[in-house]
Amino acid sequence: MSEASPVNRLLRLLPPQDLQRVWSKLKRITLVPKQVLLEQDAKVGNAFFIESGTVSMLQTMDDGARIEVGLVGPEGFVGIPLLLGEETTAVEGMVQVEGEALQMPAAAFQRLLSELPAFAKLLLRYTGSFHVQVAQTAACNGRHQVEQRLARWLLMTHDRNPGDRFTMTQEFMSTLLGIRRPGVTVAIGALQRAGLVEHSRGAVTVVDRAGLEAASCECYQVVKRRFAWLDPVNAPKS
Amino acid sequence: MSEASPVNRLLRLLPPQDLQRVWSKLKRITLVPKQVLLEQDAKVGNAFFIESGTVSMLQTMDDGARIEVGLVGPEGFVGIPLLLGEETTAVEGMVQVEGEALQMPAAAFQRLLSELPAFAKLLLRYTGSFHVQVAQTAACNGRHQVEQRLARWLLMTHDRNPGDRFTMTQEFMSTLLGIRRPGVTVAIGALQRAGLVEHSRGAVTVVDRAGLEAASCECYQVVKRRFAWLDPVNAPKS
DNA sequence: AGAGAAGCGTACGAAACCGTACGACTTCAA
DNA sequence: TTGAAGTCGTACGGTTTCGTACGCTTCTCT
Repeated sequence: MSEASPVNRLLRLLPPQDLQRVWSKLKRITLVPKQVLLEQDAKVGNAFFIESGTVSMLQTMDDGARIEVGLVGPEGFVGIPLLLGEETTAVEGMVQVEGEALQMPAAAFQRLLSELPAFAKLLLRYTGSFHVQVAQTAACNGRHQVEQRLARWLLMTHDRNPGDRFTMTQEFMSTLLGIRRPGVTVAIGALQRAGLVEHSRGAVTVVDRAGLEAASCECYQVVKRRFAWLDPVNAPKS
Repeated sequence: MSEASPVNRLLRLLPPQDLQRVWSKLKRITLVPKQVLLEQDAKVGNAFFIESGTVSMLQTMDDGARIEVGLVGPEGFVGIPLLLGEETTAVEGMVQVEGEALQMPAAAFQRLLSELPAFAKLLLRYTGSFHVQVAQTAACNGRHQVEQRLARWLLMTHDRNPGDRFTMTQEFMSTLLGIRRPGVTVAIGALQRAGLVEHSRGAVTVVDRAGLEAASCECYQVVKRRFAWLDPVNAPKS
């Protein structure tokens, strides 16, 4: 890993000299589905800049129920608690779609934050956008229906991953959305009948992206706009 | 306002010399219920350190529906977007319970942030705790029932305000919880029958705080623990 | 090839919550 | 004093979602 050529949007937005310093502390790792990057109520040992794939930020309830409160892909990083000066995290970070990440130990991360103002500023801005995503999810969970929320979730995943087909069981999706598994069957069936997606055992394929956007709630667009400053200029998906 | 003697927890945790510098830029204002401190999608002109009363952070949907995603009282401040380097806010800040705040113009706020590391560090840590509150609300809205959520909300309000009686219509509470107004009537009626609260026209009174905690979901405790570092040592309520 | 596990489709009653409407009571201003 | 507006209790049918169960298909392992 001698040459600094990240895919991650945050790293790409760093001034070149800063990137070199950051790069020297990064180690490339593979992200395997269901792998836990951030363990709930545990010390945060590393920050992760996502290169490909996606990571779900989850809240776990006392009864063991889980629900996704945010989603991180190559536009962002996992490790906000480190940035904000918290030792432990209340939110779990679990790999949702396989990929790669660049990992940095907490100590190096915090040192670089204090030495490179542009680095800190960038990550803080991302934190602001992510915060909006979580807030919108709170509102969405309270007011919108399963089918809309599923459509939104598929779009968010589609934005962060190449291709249109995602390996993913209904059981897994139901956990992230905080609903019953048969609820996913019904909702995804409705989307398929409308010609927006296709699904088979253990996978979903986005067929009609524009239609999916129409079927989702406004929450998708609201959050997307908040992340627009991170978009590659010449790579609007779809 | 010559002597620096704030009630606000964040300001009280500042080193004395920093507090003096911060204090000189603060102006005391009155908070009137329904007053908007942060307008959605508008520039953030000021930061507000709450001295008394509470402010609700709200998300507004396209159909005009609103729902609360976070709550700020004398333990915190309003203006996280300024801290994170965002120009506009996606979340509205509206006064929920009357009180006072110390207001600081955005420019002064940002200058002090860069000049006083302890100030910035403190506010970042608060941001982390608040972020957990929003994430927990997202999970709570997705999985918990109205009665539990109402109990939780009453407890959060109780924590942040003196006394046990809060002037507040059911209509207003229904907006914050994102439910129908009659839904509040029913839920609050159940809590009253259980002897946990009493309510009359335009007001609710907390009667049995411990009982209310038992009736609320775990979300209350989870968030409270995250804010424990801000608590006055000798003032645990009830 | 066969057995077991995983994943999915479907069904059914129950519960939660919605949208809406209406009447009663209180408060407030004319 | 009287009307109007605000607030609350209650009711009703309808919708969404739940919890659960069952059976089918596909995959995996031996």
